[in-house]
Amino acid sequence: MPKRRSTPEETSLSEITIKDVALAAGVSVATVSKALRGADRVSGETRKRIAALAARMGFRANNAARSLVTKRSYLLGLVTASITNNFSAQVYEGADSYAAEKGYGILLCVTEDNYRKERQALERLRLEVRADGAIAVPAPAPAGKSIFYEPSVASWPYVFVTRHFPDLTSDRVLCDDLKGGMLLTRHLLDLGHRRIAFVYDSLHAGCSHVLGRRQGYQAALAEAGIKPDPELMIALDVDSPAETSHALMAQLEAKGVTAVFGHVDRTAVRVMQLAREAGIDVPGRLSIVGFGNLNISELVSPPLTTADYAPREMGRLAARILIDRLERPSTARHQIVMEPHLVDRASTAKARK
Amino acid sequence: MPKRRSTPEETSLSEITIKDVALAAGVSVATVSKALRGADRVSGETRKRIAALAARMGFRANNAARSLVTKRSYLLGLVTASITNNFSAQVYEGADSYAAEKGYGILLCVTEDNYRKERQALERLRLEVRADGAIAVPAPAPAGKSIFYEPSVASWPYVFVTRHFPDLTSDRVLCDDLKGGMLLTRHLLDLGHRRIAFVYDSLHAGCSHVLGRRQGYQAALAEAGIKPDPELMIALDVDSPAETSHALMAQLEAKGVTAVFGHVDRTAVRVMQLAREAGIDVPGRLSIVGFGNLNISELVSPPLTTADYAPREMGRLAARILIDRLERPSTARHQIVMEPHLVDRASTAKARK
DNA sequence: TTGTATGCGTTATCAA
DNA sequence: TTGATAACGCATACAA
Repeated sequence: MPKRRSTPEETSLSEITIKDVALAAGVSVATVSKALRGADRVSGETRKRIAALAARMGFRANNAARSLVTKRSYLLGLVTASITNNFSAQVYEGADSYAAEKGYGILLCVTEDNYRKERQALERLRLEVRADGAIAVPAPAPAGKSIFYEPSVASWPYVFVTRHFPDLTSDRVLCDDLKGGMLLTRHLLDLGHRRIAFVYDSLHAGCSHVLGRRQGYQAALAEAGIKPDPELMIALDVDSPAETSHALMAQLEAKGVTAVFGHVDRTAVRVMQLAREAGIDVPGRLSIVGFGNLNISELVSPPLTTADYAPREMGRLAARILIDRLERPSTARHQIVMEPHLVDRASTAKARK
Repeated sequence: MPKRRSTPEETSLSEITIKDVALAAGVSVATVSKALRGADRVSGETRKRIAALAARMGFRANNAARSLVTKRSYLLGLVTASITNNFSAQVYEGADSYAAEKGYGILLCVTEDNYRKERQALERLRLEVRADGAIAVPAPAPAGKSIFYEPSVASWPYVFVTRHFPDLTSDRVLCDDLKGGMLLTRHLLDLGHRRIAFVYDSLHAGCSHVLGRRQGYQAALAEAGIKPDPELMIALDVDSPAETSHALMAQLEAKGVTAVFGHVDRTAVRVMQLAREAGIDVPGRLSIVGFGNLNISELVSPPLTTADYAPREMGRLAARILIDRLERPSTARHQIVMEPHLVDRASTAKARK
């Protein structure tokens, strides 16, 4: 490790500390500190003078030093499956846009939807980085295994996005999955479809968003006087080898399915690929809807009919809720539910018969 | 601001400091510090004892405190246009996978390819967050306007990914754009195409990756005895309104173009969309290749023929180079050039005539 | 091999 | 309204 006994000359590029500013301004460091962070009792006169001087000198408070005394790192975590997923990326950008305004940085942690990695990420965030809080799209976990149930984490500020654990009283920004599920299913029903399969990613089997969307699907079916057929609930491993394509399509054929509701866009797109491989025309013989309106949904062909719920906005809101709570703690629980709306594209068509 | 004069009882969840460990171990904090970071002179005996104890107590060194004395934040920046872009997302995941192993966190900063935002991001990273270094996909900037030319930044450790400024002697992880450009162009030539347009995103007009790929395109043409036609260099604004579709296609028709080389996948996909809107069959009447092999390239239909150059690996390498430099400074300049390889899919076909 | 003492740059307390 | 000063938690030079 180098000697680092910094000489004045070395102070060239922004090794400028509050002390330097104080010296230059002819006041104490305490005054500079107060002046710069607005709040406290300083004369408007000196405040302006110091602010100008600090700006001119290019002074920026050292976060580490400030953290040490403040007990705040001005860092937030974003814990999600994979940033490669367009949904998470949008949430990130939304959250970051707000956080940056407020002087917070966001540290991304990818979990691959693995609750063990999620645990590691949260421990690192809490104990090491000492992030002030986190935004999380929780990973699916066996009952009671999710780290969010642990008191140490539960007492730490975080907000769930899209997925959550209903029995946890934490802040959350959700999508109205029930309504979205109904919206899409009704759309299919209106087109004359009666045998509609609900296809979900097996990895997310127990997650709240799958449950909610399925509930919506069933509710819409019920409205139309159709009894949900358990045979039509199909788990699909999105990353499974292509060989299952014919199997799945044969299965759908056998069950008389004319439309598929994919619980997320990715799943719907996968079904679309499998259909193409099997030579089944979409939407001619099979209508498909997704959920999310991610970038891929308008790129595939035919473009996917889906539901949009503004992930970027959700990220922004999540950051706002989190930072609000950090800056003025309250016991009020925040819950925001986004209204999904139909994005009618070309992957759906009238059922023919 | 709360009182925070922490009482012993409050020490419940991991407000555990090095002092607590020292106390419990019956040694001094100095010894604990040394024991935990391995390096220094401590008996293997006590080292193990302390390590075990620390682990049991759930002690994690406070990053802020450590930073203050170390002058290192253990934070890295990743400065890129948008994380919503699958390329950047992959770079991030690669970089993070390595950084996390080494105990570094990565702070993402999105620039939207705007050099002013890039400047803000870098200043925040350097002066405020005091990140130890950064990985950057530099934004296009008017001559001399890029912040990377400023001495203050130039003397700070960073590594460029994919794009760079050739006259800057910084570390970089690049793709062999020249070779990639040749690879794809040759592929098109082999299929019998002679009028091949090079379509690039106008936003990136002057960027090194565009230049390199175009050079490769021209070199391959030259090999085949074809003189590059300036008429076939087409700038396209990817986010432009759809109305240009017929215009662009008419232009291609008029110029006798039978194949398009999109400088990135996104551009190629956009051309594909425009072709579809104009009722032009791909690859029947128009062959299209992209560059990057991003997730969208295999999702569109027809799936895109493109070149892969392992962005995730590039991110990982960039992090490694950066951290290496941080841990043992050297003057040797690191440059890694990834070899692109052809991913032959269905958006290209024999030229008919 | 271990312990003592000092300082990192900032905020916060309290006295002036 | 301002200034002196004591933390904050850790790493290191140096003494033991």
